[in-house]
Amino acid sequence: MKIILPDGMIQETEDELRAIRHTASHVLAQAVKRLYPEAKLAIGPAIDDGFYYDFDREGGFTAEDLAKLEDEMAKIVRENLPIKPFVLPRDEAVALMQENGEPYKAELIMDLPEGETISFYRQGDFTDLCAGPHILYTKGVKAFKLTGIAGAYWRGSEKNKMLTRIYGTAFANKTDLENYLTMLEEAKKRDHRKLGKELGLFLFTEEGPGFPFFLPKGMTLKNTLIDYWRQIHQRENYKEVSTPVILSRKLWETSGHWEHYKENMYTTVIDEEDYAVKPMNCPGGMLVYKSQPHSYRDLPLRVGELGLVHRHEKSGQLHGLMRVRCFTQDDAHIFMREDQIEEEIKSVTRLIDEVYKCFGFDYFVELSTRPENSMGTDEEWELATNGLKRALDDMGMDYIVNEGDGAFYGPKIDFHLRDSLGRTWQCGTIQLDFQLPQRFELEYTAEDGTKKRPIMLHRVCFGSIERFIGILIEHFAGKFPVWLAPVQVKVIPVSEKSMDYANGVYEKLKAAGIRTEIDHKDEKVGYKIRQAQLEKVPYMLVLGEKEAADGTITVRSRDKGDLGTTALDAFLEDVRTMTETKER
RNA sequence: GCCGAUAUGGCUCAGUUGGUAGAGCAACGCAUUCGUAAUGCGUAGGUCGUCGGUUCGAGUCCGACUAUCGGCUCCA
Repeated sequence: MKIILPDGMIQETEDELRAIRHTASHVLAQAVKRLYPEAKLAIGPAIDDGFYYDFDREGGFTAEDLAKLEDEMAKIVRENLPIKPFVLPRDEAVALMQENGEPYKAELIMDLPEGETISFYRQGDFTDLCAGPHILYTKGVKAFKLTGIAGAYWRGSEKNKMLTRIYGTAFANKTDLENYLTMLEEAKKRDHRKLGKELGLFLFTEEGPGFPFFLPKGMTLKNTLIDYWRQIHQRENYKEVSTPVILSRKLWETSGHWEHYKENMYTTVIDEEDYAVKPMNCPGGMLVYKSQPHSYRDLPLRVGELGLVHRHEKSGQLHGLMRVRCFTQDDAHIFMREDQIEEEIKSVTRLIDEVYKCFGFDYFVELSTRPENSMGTDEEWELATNGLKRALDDMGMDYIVNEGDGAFYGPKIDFHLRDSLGRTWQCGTIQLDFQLPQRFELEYTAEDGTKKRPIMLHRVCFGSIERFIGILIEHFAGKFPVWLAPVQVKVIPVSEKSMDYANGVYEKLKAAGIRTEIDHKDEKVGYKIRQAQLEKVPYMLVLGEKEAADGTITVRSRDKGDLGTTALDAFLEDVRTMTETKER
């Protein structure tokens, strides 16, 4: 398909989707201006799965408005307007937008450097400030749909006015659009909040917004993850500690949280002294380190903690298990010498990679550098940032650099995972911290007998166990691999006649450490199998008179159906192997 | 927190223009003893998120609040 650049050049491109969507956003804006001329235009880019356009209009838009707008857009597409770019000097561009009654556009142009020429695209009665590119005719917007309305701050700042954003999507043809909409429907079925309820994993109540309840099956999942976590951390020579959930205000003043993080902390008064519920585990970890002297020989010292933290997240940002007000961080603080930074970062990165690979996750990595208003010296930042960078480069990792997005106390590497709808969530993170060792005056005795300050890094693999479970549920669509499944095997007696035999098998499975349930209900086999399938139990053992007579079992797999009859011991061995190898 | 939407038995949903709530599944009981995704019949269960208002009368209209959903902003 052909696209047209701001200078009027026409190019052939394979990757026309962005241009189609960008044009679709202009078609939307044109439709809005035709139906609701009083609406002011803000911005309207193409995004990963479609496009949006922000408008300022009293009262916003309703669902009915969207239907009307779709009709008007279809009309504009049928009119097949040619799309023409043109450029103006900056001042004339501002004048044009003011004349058109578009204050937001004028503001955007005024922020561009003086002397620059400004490009516009025109289609019929509609002109928009735009850097392009676009397709050549509105008819190219063959398959589109408006998908939603949302509020969005002008220029993304909550200090500014909230505008109304209309989301839509567009594709090169109707089939692609339909496939996309079907995919969205499918993704909704994997939503961890829906599956969490259906599978009896966790619960939210009005009495505790953002505070998850783990039900027995969810707890099994959580404990299984924790067992795995302990196993690999012991192997990597981590020590585990546990620090209190409530600690004195004095500690939070030392750490800086009382000053910088207070609005997110839950506080309380004990014996007329201020206390806070910990939003992070680090200060407690500092006290552990300080509780005894350290030698350079002890470093690197890796101290892990499955710490339950509470943060007062604002009501509008809670999201199932992904964003909660109380969660368990699989935290660790590593104290080390300067010359150990790189190797430690590598080993943590390898560990996180191992964990994500174990579940079959794709992830992407972000390196965030020094923000404004940060603490520490240039030398410290350079040392730390280079350490992170070199570690990633040495390992051949792909990553994007997020300039100025580090924490105020140090640069960081973040690991992001995707949910079923492609939204990304930060999970693992490695953060270097210069502040806390200074604030808490940490030290170790060096080889020459002098006292030195250790470098510290914070790191998490899962990030938050709650969030990680949310991602896991969506990733597997609730069909957990055997080693993770809350119930690994469901025993299904064919009738009451085989109940004794089935009970015997059930007891043997339990004794072998396999998570098992037995369905005693007075129902037919088909019914019980349906239930077990809906519960997504990996294996069902159908036991009737035949099996009782031969002392065998008949196995049905959740994914592969009837696997035939075999010996119980062989099956036990298979399950044990699958659990050990964490087979997916 | 901000913009918009939603809120009916354990779950999923019906409920026309306001006249004191329906279904399926689940639960329970009875019958059935059954071979790979739902056996039949019956019983019980809600005052319609909360509070307030309009009205002779509200699940149905209005307001506030709470929670949830989609975004924004922020974050593990």
